[in-house]
Amino acid sequence: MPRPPTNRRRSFSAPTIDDVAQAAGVSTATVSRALNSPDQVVPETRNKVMQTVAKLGYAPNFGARAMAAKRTNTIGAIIPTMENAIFARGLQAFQEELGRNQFTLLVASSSYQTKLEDEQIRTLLARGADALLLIGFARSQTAYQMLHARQIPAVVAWSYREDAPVPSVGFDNKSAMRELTDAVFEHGHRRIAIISAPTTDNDRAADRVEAVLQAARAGGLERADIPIIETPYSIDNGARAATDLLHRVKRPTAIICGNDVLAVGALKAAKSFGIKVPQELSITGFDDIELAQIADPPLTTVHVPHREMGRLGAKLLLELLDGQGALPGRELKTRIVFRESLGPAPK
Amino acid sequence: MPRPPTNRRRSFSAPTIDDVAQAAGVSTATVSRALNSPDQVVPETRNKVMQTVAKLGYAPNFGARAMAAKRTNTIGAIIPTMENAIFARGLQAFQEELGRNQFTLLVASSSYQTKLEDEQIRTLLARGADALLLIGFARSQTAYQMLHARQIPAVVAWSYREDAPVPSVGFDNKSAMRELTDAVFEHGHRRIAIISAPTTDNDRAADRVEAVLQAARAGGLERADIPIIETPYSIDNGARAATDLLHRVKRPTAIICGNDVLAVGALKAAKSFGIKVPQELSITGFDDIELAQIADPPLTTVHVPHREMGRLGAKLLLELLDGQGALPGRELKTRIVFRESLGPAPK
DNA sequence: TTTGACAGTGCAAGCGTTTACATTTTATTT
DNA sequence: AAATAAAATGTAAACGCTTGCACTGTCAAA
Repeated sequence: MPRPPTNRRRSFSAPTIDDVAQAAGVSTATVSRALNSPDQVVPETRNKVMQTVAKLGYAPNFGARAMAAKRTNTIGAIIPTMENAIFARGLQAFQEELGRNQFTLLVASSSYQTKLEDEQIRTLLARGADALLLIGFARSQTAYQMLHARQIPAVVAWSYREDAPVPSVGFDNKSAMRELTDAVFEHGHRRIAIISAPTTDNDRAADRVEAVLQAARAGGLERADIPIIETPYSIDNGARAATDLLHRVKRPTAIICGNDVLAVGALKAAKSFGIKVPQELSITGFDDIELAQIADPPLTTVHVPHREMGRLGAKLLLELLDGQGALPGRELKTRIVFRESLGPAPK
Repeated sequence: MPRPPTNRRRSFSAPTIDDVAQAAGVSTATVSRALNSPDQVVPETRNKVMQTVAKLGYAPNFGARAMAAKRTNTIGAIIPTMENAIFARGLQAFQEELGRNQFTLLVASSSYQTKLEDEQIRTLLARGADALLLIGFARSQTAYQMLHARQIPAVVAWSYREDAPVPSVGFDNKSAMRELTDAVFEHGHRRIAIISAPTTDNDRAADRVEAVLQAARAGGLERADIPIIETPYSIDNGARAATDLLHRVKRPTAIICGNDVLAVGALKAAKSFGIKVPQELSITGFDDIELAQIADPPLTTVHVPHREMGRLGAKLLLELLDGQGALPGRELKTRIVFRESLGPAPK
């Protein structure tokens, strides 16, 4: 029992370019052109096509388009986790800038695992990402090779280095943290401790810890004098780490935290032991997220322009895709925000 | 100058299934099977293929696969915004559950705009999403029609209704807020005000406001007695709205906020005017995000199990894809968390 | 009128997979 | 050893789109 081969009603599937072409009485090529390069098509035809498109609710199948055109106007981003407000914020700005340029964002998260990131890169490329946004420089050799071999434009955000394998947009975590530590020293603190996010596969965290140690050495302290606790990003972990530190025999007078979330946890712990901040203990953060202002007392921290970074990352990537050769990237300025959590060292 | 047509080196593009087949000395069909249904292939061959795949760093082109197989193991989610911690959190859990089942997540954000959401739905479907996670019930007729016409499984999260057009996993915003409002009344408050997120296209926000008004009526108040300010989600907006309310002639003794972020803003405003919370003013939130515990004083709020919701949403969707007919969805329980921001009404 | 030049449109190849169906190989039974 | 069944593999046709090339018609210049 033969059926007409064309125009068969594939029940329940999206309308195709054929459906549109047929309904509009033109060829698929014309439909495609009306959509992708409107000025190659005479207005009358174009309108007819557009109306049909609207009527049928047609949207080009992405996979098919990617295969035929070899580009997707899609940019992939791999962030460690969505739950960290700083990434969420930067990514939102990133996405907005892409949107303004008719690009779409594809997000994956790596949970701070190098191995997972390799896989995500492959996945995003297989999905047709034209370019990639990555966080920080710490990643496998394979990853860099892959990007290089396939000539995929990539930009690193949240870290900046002049001599980097890929252009970067970010700030110098080291100098920012050194400056903050100097300020802590100027307040007379000599017993300091560090609470940091895990530093493996996280160059931002590592740089910050390193900077504190360097500044401390300049201030005459030994590396061994400074307790360091590494713990994953969360208020409770910050509180636990601080609890540990505050029960040691030589209690620190200042705790320098790798980010605001850990710092807020430390604040919470101090409060629970009745230790007054900043009179008896100073605490600093990093990032300047909203939490930092709300904390009691408000946090002294390093302000990072996350939104700006996302926006610039997008711009840089789009420029790279436009073939504008080797752009160096862009360094952003951070600044210390002094609030009440940092005070003079107690006698 | 003729070149061999096969095995030509398309410079800089990802390895294809042909490359793998050739290198492994088998047909593309075998490679495909080794990857997708390993037990249809004899172990020896399978290993050979797998090794080649690893060596070449091959990942199947997603678009091509979607086109040929008509399913993608991809689920799309459209959330209002990533910047809202509650969605970020729920989505993370959603993603984790999908990952456990070899599914991938595709995220889009609608910025609370119905029109944009329609477009995003089309985009996600064009990109091959097998099913969709949506937030709340408020959306265009078109959207529902589209889902229905194409038989796309969808689940609504963050709201629950028995008689919904699609299964939902969430909680009853109205009864939760009514309960909270009752508690406020029991503390003796009679001059209350509302700060809410914009209620257009946001049934959660609308339900919460409605619930306050209902509870207030039950307590003998007129609708007109209760000032309502709608303002977008941000601490500063919450502060501004509270500032406005606190300068009115009949200053409220309790401000009920649609979410924790607005409530924290209100808290901030009160503090800046030297108004003591809860002695002179009570403030409540909704969601119970971390901010609520950190706030000073800590917020009385409604605890919502965001992670649980994300996880269940994923489960429900996967069940639907498995063809398990009309599942009703799942209602989650919320509970009020009493903290210090709610106190007895001042004389 | 003829001739180009050119704008608008159509034809059909190819993008990288999956999967019926066909074919070959292997194992089992006689 | 032959016959048969079952398992493994190969062949080739879709899937829905873009785009080089070919074609048709229009208009201006010769």
